[in-house]
Formats: sequence, structure tokens, C-alpha cells
Amino acid sequence: MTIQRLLDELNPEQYQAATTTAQNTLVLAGAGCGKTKTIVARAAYLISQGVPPEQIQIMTFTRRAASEIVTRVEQYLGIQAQGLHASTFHTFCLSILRRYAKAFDLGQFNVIDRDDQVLMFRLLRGKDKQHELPKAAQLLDLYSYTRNTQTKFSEALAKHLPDMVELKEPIIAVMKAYESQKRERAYLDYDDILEYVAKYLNQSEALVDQVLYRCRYLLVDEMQDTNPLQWSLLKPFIGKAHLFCVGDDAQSIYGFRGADFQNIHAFQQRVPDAQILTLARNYRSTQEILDISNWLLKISPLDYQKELQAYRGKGLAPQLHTLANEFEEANWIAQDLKKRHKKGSAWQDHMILVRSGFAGRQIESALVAADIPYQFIGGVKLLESAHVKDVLSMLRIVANHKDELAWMRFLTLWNGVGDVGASRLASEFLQFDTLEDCLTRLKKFSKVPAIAIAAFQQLLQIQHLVSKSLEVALTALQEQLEHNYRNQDWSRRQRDFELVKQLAERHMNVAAFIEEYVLEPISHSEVEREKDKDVVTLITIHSAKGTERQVCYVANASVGQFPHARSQGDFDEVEEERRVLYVALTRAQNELIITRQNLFTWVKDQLDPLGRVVTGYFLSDLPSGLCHETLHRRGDQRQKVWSFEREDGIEKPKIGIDWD
DNA sequence: ATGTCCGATACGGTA
DNA sequence: TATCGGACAT
Ligand SMILES: Nc1ncnc2c1ncn2[C@@H]1O[C@H](COP(=O)(O)OP(=O)(O)OP(=O)(O)O)[C@@H](O)[C@H]1O
Repeated sequence: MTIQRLLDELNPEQYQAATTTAQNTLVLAGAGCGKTKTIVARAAYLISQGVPPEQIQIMTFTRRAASEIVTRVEQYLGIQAQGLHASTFHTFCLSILRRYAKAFDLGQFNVIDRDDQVLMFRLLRGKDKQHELPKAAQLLDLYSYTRNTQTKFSEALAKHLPDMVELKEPIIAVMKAYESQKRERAYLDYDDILEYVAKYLNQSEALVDQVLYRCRYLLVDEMQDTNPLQWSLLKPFIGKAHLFCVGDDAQSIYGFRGADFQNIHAFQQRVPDAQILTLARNYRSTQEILDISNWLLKISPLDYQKELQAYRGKGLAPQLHTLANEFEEANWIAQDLKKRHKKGSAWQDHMILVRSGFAGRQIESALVAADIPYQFIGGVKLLESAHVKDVLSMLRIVANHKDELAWMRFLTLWNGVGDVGASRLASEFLQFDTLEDCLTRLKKFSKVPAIAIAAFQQLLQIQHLVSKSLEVALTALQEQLEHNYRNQDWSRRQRDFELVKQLAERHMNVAAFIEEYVLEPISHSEVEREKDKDVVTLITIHSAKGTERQVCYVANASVGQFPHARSQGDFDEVEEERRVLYVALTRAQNELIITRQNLFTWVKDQLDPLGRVVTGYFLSDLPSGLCHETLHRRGDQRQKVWSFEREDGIEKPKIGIDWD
């Protein structure tokens, strides 16, 4: 395929965006209007105009989105596209930190993930026995939110944990302890990676000029989900690089991570001479699907100014199925999928959207039971699962024997070792200069078996062989892990180790291997899947941004889920929930099937402190004309139909007695 | 008294 | 699947 072919596929507005000569552009467009397509076209166009691919940097939200865009550009340009970079903000920043390590003066450092952070907070929180502090995870969320939004701590505290305001001082103490511990141990958390780079870029024009060679053209996807910290990364490039951002404020669903659609709304004020373009026609869905999506935004007290029009015209009406409980809901979906597959549809044309990773697991078991091939995206990732981390902890220790958190994980595996004992030992190890010294000390500590200690020595010899190292670590831990996870799907967990080994084979050393997947975690299915295998996609809505399928099931559309019970009564959070549902609905191309449970509960609308009405359940006033509604009784395969229009060819039935 | 184990329980989404 | 709180062991 050629570039001309790609440009020919665009409509005039998309064409204008893709080929613009403006320095800075913001493309605003509703769901399915071709934002991603425009980014792909923009990158391809620039390259075809002679821009070296390595000067183009595309910012995406996930590794999947990144590789999809690159693949699509390559489809059109082939080898010519080589060197084009698409990555997440975090990966981009990390590579800058590595590239200019000297300038940042960070020396050796390790990137820690959320679990490590929570563990640190848990230990530090435990030291304060006087106060009833928030949970470790809450402390971390608050800490991270404050940094990502670049707000004052007291404001973030009042918003996040309003009833803990009087604990401000002890909370700050824990956070400061966390920060100094990070510094001592040379850990960088997710936010550090962004903030170091952002701060430095804003201070040093020389660094900006240095970095510029690889991002003379900055293309930002999903702009509505960037936060103020990320904006401060883009800001220094204004006037130097070409900014090309695309987004849709009605799809902003990462508020919990500090996403701020001011990054869209205030674009024009912040960026001199910014060109704002809009795309209006939706190419993805049929009109009936857009009607119900439009309706959802229209009943909002906010004015989203969105009314999607289908380029494709009319199609099938959405369906709404109400089932007795979560099992029947999951089974119904599985059965419906089977029916469609029998009729000749491919599995891969179907996607099931769920609210939470937890809800996804219920559906997963129904799919397994029905023998339907699937991939699950979202929720706990492969390298995040507990048993994998247990094994990796040994490799982490070998790579850096001062990795206290890895020691914690490793030590607490053994019987008779808990948080306190492990923590004492681990901080002792920080004083030692070599792993050998730690091991000598460890031998005096009777609770770790000699075989595990011996394994460390073996690992030291083969550090560069990642896959082999995994094998050694696994052998050493096998027995203990089997004991620890005896009632928890041990056989399934064992299979995961094979996947990890597969993944590891592609990497040169342990540190690089772990680091890559900390920043862009990869799910079981993504490792497992052979390319182009025909499977149903089961996915959390948050991971589903930018994807589409012919047939979409939106599961768990029950009371208490949309909006989620936790956000009830909070105006802004409920609006974000609305957008989550909106994103889900607008993934469907041809058919939209919404399922929910009949919970026999009702959630009342509330008034917030400003006197605004806050909806309790989005689908309570769904006009019957917008979809076919079906109520399934418990264990009932037949259906009671509420709203149903007469099918073609069926005449009004004759009634009465047969007098014959 | 302190640390560990174990079972009950509840579960929002992300890099 | 991670966390919490109480039972149990040291
Ligand atoms: N000009 C066009 N002609 C035909 N099809 C198009 C055109 N533009 C986009 N499409 C198709 O519409 C669908 C949606 O496009 P795309 O994913 O780029 O939209 P999007 O704006 O990124 O959506 P979302 O915001 O929901 O992620 C894709 O299947 C794409 O191929």
C-alpha cells in the first residue's frame, strides 16, 4: 500500500489534519470519528514528506496502542517507517533518563511498581502506632494523585480523604519517610520517572534541544487522559517541536490518575496559534448504537456538545438483557456467543466489556466452561501476579543485592518469617557490600533452607541467561511455593512460569527484562496468543479505549455499577462514570448487547453540596425506543419481551375460540 | 508481648 | 486475589 492510498481513504477534515503545516494542532473528535486513523496518517504523511521517522514520537496510553499504530504505519510505508517511535509517557521518559543518566545524576536506580510502593507504605504506616492512618493503598493513591495533578497536598487530602484532614501531619510524615527511603535505596516510582524528566526539561533549554532530535514531531493520542504532570512534559516543547494532539473530552476516564481535560479545553490559551480541528462523522458504528450513546450524554447535566452521526447509516437496534444473577448473566453471554459462532461469525469479531477485572473473572469462567477461546486484557498482569513476583524476587536480588523490597518478598516466602523479621534482616543486608556477605549472614538464619541459598550462588554465575536463571530460581522455590499456594490454583500458576520463560528469552539481562514490563505490563493472553488466533476478547473498559469489534457485549450494566457505588453522590466522579459507560457503548460497530443483573434494589438520585442532581443509575430512564429490552427469569431459557416491534411477515394474530 | 499464620471477606480503573 | 483481624505460637 502506498501513502496516497492512505490519504485517499481520509475525509476532507481528516486529510486537512493529517497534512497540516501548522506548528501546533489539536484534533477534537467523538468516538469512532477516526482520531487514531488520523494519527497514523499524520505519521505516514510526515515520513513521506521526508521527515526522518526517528524524529517522530507518538505518545500512547498502552503498549498495545503503541504497537498497533506502528504496525499500521508500517502497513503503508513498510521499511521506510523504521525508526518511528510510539510509546507511553513513562517509557519515553525512562529512555531519556537512561540516555542522559549523567545529567540527571541518578546513578544506578531501580524502577519499582505499585506493589512495591504499597509494601513500602505498609511498613512505614505500621511504624506509627498512635494514629488510625489511611490504608497503605489509600496513602499511595493520595500521594500519587497529588503529584500527578501538581496540586497542594492539603487540597488533594481534602478531596480524596475528607474525613482524615486532621491527620494531615502524621500522613505527611509517612510520605516523607517514603520519599527518603526511595532516595536511600535508589528507587524510582512511576511518578518519579515523569517528574524528574519534566522538572529538568522545564529548567534546562539545553536538554530540551538535546531531546528534540527524537521528538521534533510529537503526536499525542488520547489527550483527554493526560494529566498536569504529563502536560508539564509537553510544555517545554511548545514552539520547538510540532505538537499534534488528538482527543475527545467525552471519553476522559482516567480522573483517578489525575487526568485533566483542561489539557484539551485550555489548549488554545496555552499554546500560541494553536489550530483546533474537529472531526464530526462517525465511521465505526450504525446509527442505533450512536443513538443510545448520544442519549447517555444528553441526559447529563453537563453539556458535552456531542451528537454522533453515523456515516454508515442504520443497522440493528441495541439489546438490553436483564438476568437473575451474575452466573446467568455470564452464561447467557457464553451461550449467545456460541449461537453466533455456529451461524458462522468468527470469535474475533466479538468483545465483552467489563467494568472491573474482578467482574471479568466471572465471565472468564463461563467462557472456559463453554469452551470458548478468549483473551483477557486488563486486571492483574502476568508479571504482577504474586507467584511470578515470588520467583522474580530472587533474580532481582542477584541483579541488585540492596533491593530491599525483593528481599522482603523472598524472605517472607518461608515459614516462620513475617514482615517484621524479614524487614529487620533486609535492612541489615543494606549494610553489606556484596551478595556473598548477605548469604553468609543468611546461613545463620535458620529459616531459609540451604538449597535456596545455594541457588543464589548458582544464579550469580549465570546472570546474563535470563531464562535459565528463572529455571534455577523456580527449582529452588518450587516446593515452598507449592505449599504457600496449595489451595490456590497451583497448577494454573505453574503454567504461568512457562509463559514468563518465553517472554524472558527475548531479553539480554534481568534488569532490562523486569524494567520493560514494569512500565508496560503485559497480560497473560498477550504473551500466550499466537498472532491472528481467532479468539473472543474479554476486556476492561479502561483498557478498551481505541478498540472496536463488530459485536460488543457490555456486561454488568447493573445498579451499583454505573455509576459505581463508590462514586455515588459525587458529581464529578459520577460524570466520569457516565463517560466510562459511553466509551463502552461506542466500541460496537454492528451490534451492541447490554447485559445486567436484576438486583431488586434501587439507588436514588442525590443532591450534592452545590445542589446539583447526581444520578443514581444511568439506565433507569432508558427510553424503550432506543433498544430491545428482555427480562430473563431465573433458569429460564425462554424470554419475556417488554419492548418488541412486530417482525416483518408476521401478521396480527387471530384470537378467539375455534368454534368448529 | 510480639510476630506469624490462617481463614473469612470483599473487590474500580492505570502506567 | 489481597487484605484484615483474630487465633495461635514463640
Ligand atoms: N475516512 C474514513 N473512511 C472510512 N472509515 C474510516 C474513516 N475514518 C475512520 N474510519 C474507520 O472508523 C473506525 C474508527 O476509527 P478510529 O479508531 O481511528 O477512531 P477514533 O476516533 O480513534 O475512535 P475512538 O475515539 O473511539 O478511539 C475505524 O474502523 C476506522 O477504520
